[in-house]
Amino acid sequence: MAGSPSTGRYEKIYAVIRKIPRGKVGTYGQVALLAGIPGAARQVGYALHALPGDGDVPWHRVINAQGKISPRTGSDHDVEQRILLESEGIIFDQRGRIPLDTFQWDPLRRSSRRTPG
DNA sequence: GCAATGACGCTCT
DNA sequence: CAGAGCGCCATTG
Repeated sequence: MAGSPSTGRYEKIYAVIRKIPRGKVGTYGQVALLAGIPGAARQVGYALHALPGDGDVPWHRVINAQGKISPRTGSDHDVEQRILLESEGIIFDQRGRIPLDTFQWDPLRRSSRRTPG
């Protein structure tokens, strides 16, 4: 627990992202909320920035609330993300946006398992 | 402890 | 729906 040197609160963020099912996408705010730090959507993005390419965290499933890929600085990984998402079965709008109404991850549904009631 | 940075979110037009 | 501006919070130096 508190013995995480570099990661810090990021561990909680990574844990939430890893829970995102394939074919779905989550927003920074959503991840931050589930991570226990609502309002700190920026830190979620910052945490992903520190993610290694060998990590088991599906960072490509994390996008902004606008359903678009953020134009991060000094990297072309933004293109890679779109390719990965399309590979997951997610489609993009003509403007490069994703219909969150259909692809946004819903932690309550967990896997479209029956109706929550 | 203070100041600066950052893969964002929300509201208004 | 799309575009622009301000605010929020956590991490780092």
